[in-house]
Amino acid sequence: MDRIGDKWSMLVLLSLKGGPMRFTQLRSRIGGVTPKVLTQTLRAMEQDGLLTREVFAEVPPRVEYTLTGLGRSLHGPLSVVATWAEQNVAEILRCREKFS
Amino acid sequence: MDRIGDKWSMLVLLSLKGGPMRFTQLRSRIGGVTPKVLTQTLRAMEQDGLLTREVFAEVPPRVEYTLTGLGRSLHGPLSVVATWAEQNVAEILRCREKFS
DNA sequence: CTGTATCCCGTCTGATACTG
DNA sequence: CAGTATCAGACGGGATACAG
Repeated sequence: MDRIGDKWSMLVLLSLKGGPMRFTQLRSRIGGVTPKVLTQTLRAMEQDGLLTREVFAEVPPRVEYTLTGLGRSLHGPLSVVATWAEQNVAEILRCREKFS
Repeated sequence: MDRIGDKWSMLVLLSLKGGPMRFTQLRSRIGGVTPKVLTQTLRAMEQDGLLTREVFAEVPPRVEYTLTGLGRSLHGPLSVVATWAEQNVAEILRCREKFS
């Protein structure tokens, strides 16, 4: 939770589920994230072994981000939580209205 | 994740699994949390419908916190994530060492 | 006992501009 | 294209003291 509970890590994880992606591709897929923050997020996830960063020495430069086995293995557990959230978000919102 | 990904919510959830608890009881069980922050945490969880706060008009005052059905229903999904974390924490730590 | 009131600091996140 | 540099705001969390 400490590692993927931030604002963007989970969206990166979901975006990369379909296969490797490049920096800009990832950025537009997610939407609303600045390059600085996306870089921070990706580097942290790389350090945790959730994804790999591969640089191709080309012109123009190309960098691909790919989920590791560890990263892919997170999808199962997270989807369990996601399912719970989807099933209960309505009740939670209803509950919060009472306090407004 | 937005709601229970903070520093203390999950510990509250786990602590209350065994049944209702009072403020101070909860505080010493968790350990290291100041009254202000614990109050913030509990109020947020109450608003989300994860627990109820019941005040008893006694001397000395008594307040009990109890998990709702919604709160209890979170244990399953979270334990799935917890299991994943326990099984993979070693590999994650090993990975982080490479970058140090 | 169960909190509230203040003050404070570090971190997260973002806007904007710039670079190899 | 894929970032880095810089500045700044908002927020979570903590220390301490006080109150009903």
